[in-house]
Amino acid sequence: MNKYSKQTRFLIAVDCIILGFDGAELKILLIKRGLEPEQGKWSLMGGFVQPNEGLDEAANRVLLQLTGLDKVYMEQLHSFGEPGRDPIERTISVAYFTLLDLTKYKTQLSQEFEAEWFLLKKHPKLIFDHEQMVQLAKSKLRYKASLHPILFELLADKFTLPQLQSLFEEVYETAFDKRNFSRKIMSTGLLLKLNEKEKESSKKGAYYYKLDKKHYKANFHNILRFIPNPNELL
Amino acid sequence: MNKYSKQTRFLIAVDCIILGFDGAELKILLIKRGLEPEQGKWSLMGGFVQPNEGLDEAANRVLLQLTGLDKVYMEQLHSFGEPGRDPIERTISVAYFTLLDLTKYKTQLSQEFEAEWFLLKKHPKLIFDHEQMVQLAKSKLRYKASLHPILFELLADKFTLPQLQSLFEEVYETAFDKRNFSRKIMSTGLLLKLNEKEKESSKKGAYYYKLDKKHYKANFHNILRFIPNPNELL
DNA sequence: TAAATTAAATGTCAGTTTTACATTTATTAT
DNA sequence: ATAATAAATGTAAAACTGACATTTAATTTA
Repeated sequence: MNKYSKQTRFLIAVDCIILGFDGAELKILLIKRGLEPEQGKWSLMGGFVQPNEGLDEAANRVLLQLTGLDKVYMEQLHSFGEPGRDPIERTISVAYFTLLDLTKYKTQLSQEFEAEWFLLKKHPKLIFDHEQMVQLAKSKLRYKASLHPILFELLADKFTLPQLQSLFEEVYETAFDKRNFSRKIMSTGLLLKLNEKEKESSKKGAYYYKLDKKHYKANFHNILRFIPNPNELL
Repeated sequence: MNKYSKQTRFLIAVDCIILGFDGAELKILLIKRGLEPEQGKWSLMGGFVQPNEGLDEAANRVLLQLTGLDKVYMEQLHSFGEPGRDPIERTISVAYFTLLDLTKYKTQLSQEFEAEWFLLKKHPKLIFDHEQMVQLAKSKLRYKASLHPILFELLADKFTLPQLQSLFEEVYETAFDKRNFSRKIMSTGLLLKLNEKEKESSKKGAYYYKLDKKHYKANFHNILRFIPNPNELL
């Protein structure tokens, strides 16, 4: 069959907003850009989509290249295509975001890229429209986490309630009452208490919990209404 | 500066999921595809992104071409890029969705395209992955409408509570108790009662309301929790 | 012009959820 | 044994939700 011969073709990139939680703070993985323009400036990890490679596939490849990690939580965020966004040549970029548990993966980052974890709240200026992508990722994370249990992707398989609460507090940049937090989170039926305590951070120790996979789906919607006013926080 | 010379370039399209409400039913605007492959089959309205044209801009152009309408509610939905999705040549498509008030715009559809409004619930089979796009648009509409007052984009400037309720019922494919519906919707503070009635559809007549622009922003979050269990419905 | 008809508007009560707030408990260190 | 630390837990008032039936405004018909 004939091609759509009269149309212009464009470069397509994927850019990954890689977020991680180390038990205390939300972090973002950035790389020092290796090519001009803006060489040496900080940037999201990205790459061009290859022939015969889907978008999700490209994003996963890029993430694997940088972190060595496969099968982590990743979802498409938004596509950015303003004509001037990359000064070299017009490129449409599909942004993805990824959630990682930083305590588990003491990931040895690829040396090929100069990558570094930064506090999400206080990261260096980014090239092109990457800052916009990060802001959108933050919004979407809050938005989605108010309705779905995605924040568990940022935690180890077992975690304590204080850890979970810290994570929520980091994401929403606010503080919750721990009595109410615990009651609400337990009322979702998503968590299973383990007979084991985490004793590093306190004398008494806090019980570990894990996601109850059996109830995971049935109670998925229960996390709804978790955050009192998600939109006030955006 | 040099181009990223070794990379492959791709066609980029936008496809629009155009939804409208006529006061009773949710509809979708489809066109009969004019070129091979799949000529004569039903399809979303789309078009290729042009040089020096942003993605949003392209989507607006495509909508304007088909409907003559400008400045309507439109938001980017998702990008689709599976290698085989268009059999002629690999094309990445950025899907957008649009909400229209069909009572206001007795839009004269462009004759250049054979376009027709179908019931969203019962539309013909679509080409390529367009069905997937429509399904995603339906999900997102429900999802978003449970948190944000976007459904007003589907109504005229003034509307009655029964009309508003019908719209919600169409979108969520469910029935609401009108006493509770009215109480909840009024509690958002978003609506302003007008001193005027709609008398077509009943003897008593129903008061018109409009969005209270002053309170629109302040009470934006109040619509939150509007739909009891948005996720059960997805 | 009174009565019937139609759909809109409105109220209540019980059950549940939310919020605000302080004490007790388990463990380790002194 | 006592002190120190952070985890775990309870309660009561207020707000919200869900289920449910009656009243009201206007038109049509007898």
